[in-house]
Amino acid sequence: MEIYTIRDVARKAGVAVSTVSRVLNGRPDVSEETRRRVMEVVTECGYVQNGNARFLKHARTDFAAIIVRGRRSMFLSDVAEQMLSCAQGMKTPFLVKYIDEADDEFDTLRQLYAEKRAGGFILLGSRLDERSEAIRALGVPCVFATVDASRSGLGNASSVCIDDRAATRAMMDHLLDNGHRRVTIFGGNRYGDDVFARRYQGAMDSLHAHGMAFDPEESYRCLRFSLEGAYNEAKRYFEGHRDVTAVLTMSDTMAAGVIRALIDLGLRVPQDVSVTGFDGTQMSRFYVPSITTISQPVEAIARESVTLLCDMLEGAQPRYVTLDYTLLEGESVGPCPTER
Amino acid sequence: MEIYTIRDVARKAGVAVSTVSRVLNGRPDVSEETRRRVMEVVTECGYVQNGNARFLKHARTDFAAIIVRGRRSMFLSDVAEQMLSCAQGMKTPFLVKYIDEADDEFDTLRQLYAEKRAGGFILLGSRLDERSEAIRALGVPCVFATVDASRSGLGNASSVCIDDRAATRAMMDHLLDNGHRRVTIFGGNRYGDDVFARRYQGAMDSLHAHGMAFDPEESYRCLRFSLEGAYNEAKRYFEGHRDVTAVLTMSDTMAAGVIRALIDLGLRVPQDVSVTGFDGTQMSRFYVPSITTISQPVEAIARESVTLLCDMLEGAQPRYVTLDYTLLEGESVGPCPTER
DNA sequence: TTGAAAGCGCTAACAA
DNA sequence: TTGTTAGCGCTTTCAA
Repeated sequence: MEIYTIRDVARKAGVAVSTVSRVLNGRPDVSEETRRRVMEVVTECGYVQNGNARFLKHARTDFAAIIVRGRRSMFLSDVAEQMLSCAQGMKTPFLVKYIDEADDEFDTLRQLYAEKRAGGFILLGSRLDERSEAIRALGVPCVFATVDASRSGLGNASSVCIDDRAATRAMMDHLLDNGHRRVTIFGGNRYGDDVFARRYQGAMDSLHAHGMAFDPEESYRCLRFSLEGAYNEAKRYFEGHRDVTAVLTMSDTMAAGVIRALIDLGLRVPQDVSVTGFDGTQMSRFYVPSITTISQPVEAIARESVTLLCDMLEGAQPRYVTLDYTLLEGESVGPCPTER
Repeated sequence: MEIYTIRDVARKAGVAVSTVSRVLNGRPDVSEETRRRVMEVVTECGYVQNGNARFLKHARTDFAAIIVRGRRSMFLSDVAEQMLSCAQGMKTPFLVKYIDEADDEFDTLRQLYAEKRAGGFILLGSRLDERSEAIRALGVPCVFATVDASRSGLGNASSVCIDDRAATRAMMDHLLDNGHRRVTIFGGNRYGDDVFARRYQGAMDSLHAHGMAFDPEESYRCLRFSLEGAYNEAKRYFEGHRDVTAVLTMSDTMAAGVIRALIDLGLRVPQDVSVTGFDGTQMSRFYVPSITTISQPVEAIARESVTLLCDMLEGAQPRYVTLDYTLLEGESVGPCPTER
């Protein structure tokens, strides 16, 4: 099959290239007759515009990119997918870039900005730390999804998220209400200002409100967001901590890994140990036992993020949106066993 | 932050743009001194080439695209990821395009071919039917991964896969060896020439070899590749078929959905019903019960596919590679219960 | 070893 | 309403 250029189409239709360009871009200043003739040739040849040439001209501010950090996260890819379908209706084209959890999303952003001239970004699964300053330097509109950027001081960054701290507090309350007193937390970084730190804070809020002490150095495990990571860590941990009766984790994936580890150690969930997740992924509903989790409003997060970015591309000031979460009860939490 | 062009770099380094281009593309005909000076300016400015301009020149045959059909498939995204890391070492740049299971991968291919001038394709999770003829018309080198294209008659398509038919036969043998006689199959399309049809054939091979009849219209369910799909179908099915003691499914995801449905119906896995998966995803190892499955050699599939495509881009004839699989035993299969 | 200059396919002034 | 033409940033001959 031949590849046709706009010139070929112009020649075949007996018009100038600019006319073809106008037709293809839906400009109003073309006669119906000419438009019809051009479109006829276009469909006949199966002509498609060369995107490289197009965007070379356009240069920046033309399209937006969604950067998803955490290829393996069911939750994040669900949100990204939803964003894409919200973006269908907008005039700004969106593209998604999946990167590894170990990669630096700000490098990726800079790269996309320079290489593809993306005019705006949605960051999914990103963190806020000294490296996010890169965004300030670039001055390009960004939306942090699932992270709160209201205290970042970045002039060009909006955010959409749930109140991670309150949600985790509610989850810890739930465990304590079930009588658990020896609880451990499986999550990520507990310093700084990312979701994990906030969730950690929320758990602390609950524990302190219940007058309970918690030795972070002792009981808090740092884990990657992988089934294996959580599994291995949990297995090692529980070999030495048989008195713990509940585990609060910071993702459904981690919860699954922890549950599997407990079962392999001969412990029952939730009869011996209760486990909670976070995110409300599909998997949390289908796991055995189903996982008590915080359900994040995927569709709303996606819609808000896209809208916010599009508004900013048209000059709006950054905004910080907080959405509602739901504590979804599953089979993985039960009352504290009186003895083991 | 400024965006620099190659001209800016050239000016700052006191050389011509062509020299900068040569340095950036690692050409040998540049003096060490000049190369160093240019690279200094490049790092200093944080200069990145404009991809659009680059590929505008290059036109086709320059880079390759991986089209993954089935966004939600853990297995396919694992393979795609592996392909990407194999491709790191090659001189051909690769890009990945994820599309929905409902989308047409050949439309996507045509689009990428025309719009981005991709010079070769790897198709993951694709089918072989009348629409794959589009590939013949385009004449662009393609590799089908996880599907056997040896009988497609396409002159420009290689393939890398396991023997799906033999694998499924082995799996069915495994169930029958465990004494099961009332088995049902949960999978996709059983006609045509795609993986599901082949797996279906393999199951039939086993049943026939054991002298067992199987009424396809009665017992075979068509399902989407989603947890919910499998769950709903299994729930409906088992409400009317309490005598079935084993389910052979065509993906780990489906197996999980089926298991959850059985448990919700008050049946135990594997004591009452045995269930098998396919693919050997990470999840199959961490599910409760862990899932007996066919483990596909992800890394080898990825490596072979990339190599094959690169060879074809240099003019090699298509080849058809079959790799080894492993039957991975889990907890989801047990002996046939004598009574229920 | 380096530089000057001609496009790649498209868009968008500007002219007609 | 349409056509002519000058670039967008880069690669790549061809000359020097």
